[in-house]
Amino acid sequence: MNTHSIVPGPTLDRCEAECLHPAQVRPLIGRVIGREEADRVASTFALLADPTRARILHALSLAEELCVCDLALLLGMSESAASHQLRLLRLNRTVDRRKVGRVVYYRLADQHVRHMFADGLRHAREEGHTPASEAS
Amino acid sequence: MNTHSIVPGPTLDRCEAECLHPAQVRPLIGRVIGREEADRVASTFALLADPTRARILHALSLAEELCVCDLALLLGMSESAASHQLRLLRLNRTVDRRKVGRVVYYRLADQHVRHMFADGLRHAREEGHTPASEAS
DNA sequence: GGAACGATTGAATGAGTGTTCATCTTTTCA
DNA sequence: TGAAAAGATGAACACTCATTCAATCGTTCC
Repeated sequence: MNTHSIVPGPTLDRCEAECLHPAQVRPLIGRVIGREEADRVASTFALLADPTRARILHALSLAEELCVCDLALLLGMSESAASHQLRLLRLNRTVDRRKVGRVVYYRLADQHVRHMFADGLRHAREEGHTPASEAS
Repeated sequence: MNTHSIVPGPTLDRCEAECLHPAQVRPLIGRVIGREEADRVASTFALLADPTRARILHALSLAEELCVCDLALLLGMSESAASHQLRLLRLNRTVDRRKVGRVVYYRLADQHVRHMFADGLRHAREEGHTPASEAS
């Protein structure tokens, strides 16, 4: 079967009929995460997959609490851009905010994300990480 | 200082002059990850921030080794789309491939990514995860 | 040799998104 | 009361990127 087709979902029948290795694939049917769960996982990682948000989260993991003004100055970005990203992080319950007068202080709300970010940073630092050039 | 400005990099002078809380910000200058490193971290997470790649990586973490044909059937996607994503993962040294005749077998190459993916999956499963609705 | 097949690749399309600019809200202070 | 500041927000723009479609490469089998 070449290139593209209708691409229906996997069934045991289709597996037996079309798989190159039915014995390998059969036990996997129904065990691989579905599209909805994959969307949630991807959204989780997408929060960390932007350089600006990564720097914001790193700064907040170092400082415990920062206002938008100081955060923007520290990262060398506009307050507008910072506010937009902080809003996104806030809607995903990754940061919390505390208003004092006209100043708004942000802090990390999610220890899970803190942990995941630390993992990603360690990973990025360990490898030589040369995204280009062939391997095989 | 309102909204947007030239947004130069942070310096001790600018911190003292313009920060709302210089004492908070001063010790952070130079400690927050820079733009290049943030790019690398973001790229690392971006690999996992796509539902299709997430499902591919999950399938490979369950199966140890799969050919493109079976993988596409198992995930209900076209072989072309699978091949495109596998190429991206390969260039980032996340998967390895092994050619046998005209069949190409892919497997996870990076235990780090396997670990990070497991974390993200756990995170996405634990929380109620309602990305919408206000908090504050 | 030629047909069938697994896999790859390039161009094109469409959706998603990060930043900028302008505007607006809220609070503070003179 | 009015101006200035901190922050938020919406529209617009540019850019990235995942998928599709079509074509191609390399291998196997008749």
